[in-house]
Amino acid sequence: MRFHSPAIQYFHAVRRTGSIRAAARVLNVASSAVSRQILKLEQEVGSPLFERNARGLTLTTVGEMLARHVMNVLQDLDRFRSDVASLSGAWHGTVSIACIESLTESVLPDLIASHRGRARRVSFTTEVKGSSDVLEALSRGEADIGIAIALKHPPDLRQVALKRFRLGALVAREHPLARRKTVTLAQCLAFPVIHALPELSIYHLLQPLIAQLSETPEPAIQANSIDLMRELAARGVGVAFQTQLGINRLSRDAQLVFLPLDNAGSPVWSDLGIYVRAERTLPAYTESFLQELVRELGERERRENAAYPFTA
Amino acid sequence: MRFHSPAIQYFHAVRRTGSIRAAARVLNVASSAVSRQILKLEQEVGSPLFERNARGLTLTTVGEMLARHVMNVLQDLDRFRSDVASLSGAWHGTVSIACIESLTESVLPDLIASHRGRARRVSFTTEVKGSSDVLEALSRGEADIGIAIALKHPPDLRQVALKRFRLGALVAREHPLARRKTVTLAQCLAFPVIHALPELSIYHLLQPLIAQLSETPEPAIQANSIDLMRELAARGVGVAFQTQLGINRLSRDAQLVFLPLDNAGSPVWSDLGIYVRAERTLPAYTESFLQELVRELGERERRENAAYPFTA
DNA sequence: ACATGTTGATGCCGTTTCGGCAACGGCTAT
DNA sequence: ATAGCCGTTGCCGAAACGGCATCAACATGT
Repeated sequence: MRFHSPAIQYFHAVRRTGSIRAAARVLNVASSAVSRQILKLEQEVGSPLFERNARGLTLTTVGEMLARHVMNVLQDLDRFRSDVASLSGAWHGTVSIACIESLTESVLPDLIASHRGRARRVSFTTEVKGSSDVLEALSRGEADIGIAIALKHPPDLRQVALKRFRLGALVAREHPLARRKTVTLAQCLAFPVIHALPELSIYHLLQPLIAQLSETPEPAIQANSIDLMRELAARGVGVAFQTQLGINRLSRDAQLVFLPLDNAGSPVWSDLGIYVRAERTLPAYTESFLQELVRELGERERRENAAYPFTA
Repeated sequence: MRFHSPAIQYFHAVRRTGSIRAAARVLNVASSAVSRQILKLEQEVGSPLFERNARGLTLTTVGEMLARHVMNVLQDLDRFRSDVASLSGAWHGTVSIACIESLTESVLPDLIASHRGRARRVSFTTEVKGSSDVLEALSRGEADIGIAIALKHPPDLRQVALKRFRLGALVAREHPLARRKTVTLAQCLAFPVIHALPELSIYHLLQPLIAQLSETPEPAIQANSIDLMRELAARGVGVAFQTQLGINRLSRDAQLVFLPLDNAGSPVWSDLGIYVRAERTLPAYTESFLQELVRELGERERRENAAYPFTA
């Protein structure tokens, strides 16, 4: 089922690999063939698509425009293929997800497992990245669904849903704060704190608030792994911060205590966005999973905000 | 700039013309070439795309799926082309509009004229149809922008905006009703009425209400042309019904009087929708006109509802 | 019933396009 | 300087494409 001009596919491969010869290797064709197709494309468009650097190729402005078109074409071709396949009852394909770390602990594995239980022929590819990298991967067509902290998203992405979760402090059961119902940031800062590094979005959520308090905090630990921070907190090393999403209630509830965070009398929210390339119609199996994802995250949002209501 | 496989273009032409030989004529190629490309496509998809009738070809289910994909590809190619062109300062292209008759009297000509004043290189194609035909033409990719009475629209269309206009009675200056500020349907039915035929959407708006009143109306005239109905009303033949959109205030206000219609104490609304194919990104010049259209219709909605406020 | 016109499909053949191989010049890093 | 990678180009065989003439199937008009 390859009814698109080879030029399209070659261009796509060159864009991804950043090199004609590398693209040729991926495509199992001679590099000369790829080179010629690119030259032909440039001639037809009437403008160079790549800048030839010594080390490879970089897209020009026109090249980026074509890349957008080619991505639309190839992604829609995927959808068409899946539509035809689902017509004959075969529901199979691969859902590609890019998301931030908070999801890996329970949300995503639960969802994927349950979805695979129902649709065994649907496979998954998941890649954990920072929030901005998630959006970038989505823009580049390297993922179908993206889950990230809701920043300003580029116009070529569509925010399917926006769920807000309450940020909280994570302490060990024996920690002095563990008996409280809620904590303030100031209370936490009186103890050793496990800070997120700037690569994590929690850093950008909390840093402004911490700066406001302008207290000299206890000597703290910094980390860039949600998982590591959680484990450190469980061992009583200090106070970590995250949403409850990252905590598996089954196993770790015994060791860890989650305390919703208050700051200046109001909760600290972490907004989670679900994103999709805007200029695209998803294959049926992807759309189906996406809806389950939105529903599940909505459910968790509801449950957690019910468990820790904000009393004004 | 033809970097898509000929099969795509041939398929598209065959779908539109409904015949291989007709498509070949349009494409300036031999019919055998078209026939072969279609056969090749069917072999690659693994399923027939057309049903061969004696009189031509009809799409199968799979064919319709491919048609959707091909339409997405070709429309996005258009957008890419216009993006590249606008990069070198040249803003040109054709905006294709399908709309119902009410717009032709002043809204559309005003807008097009003013737009052409600013962007001389943008041309327009407009086709007047019934509401459901407008949506159908849009679905088939025969128009870029559709304006129609807001019915239930198919999922492959996106409702860009929804504006409601008050339905009113149109009578000549000398008509006994002409001095009133508003009229009720019952009052109108006491006089000769110019009815819309079922092909016009006004029919479907008013018929249920008229049926409720269940009075035997005066012998009436029926017509399927908004324009004709308006002219008849101007000549005192009877009462016509339409939104004020269809009345050019400059020339005809002298002859015609517009009386907002009340029924059972509430206004009768005519909902106008602006539609676009959902799976599509519009070229810049089309998007620009679309936004002007939405703004202008919103402006008219505001003005008219201010001129004839509903007093509950 | 017959002739006529139209439909899509097919065999044949010249032309165009495509892809593989080898070689070239430009560049970088060692 | 050497080695390694890069993209491009000339040459040539293979594959794809398009045009022409022809065929069978069907609809239409007489």
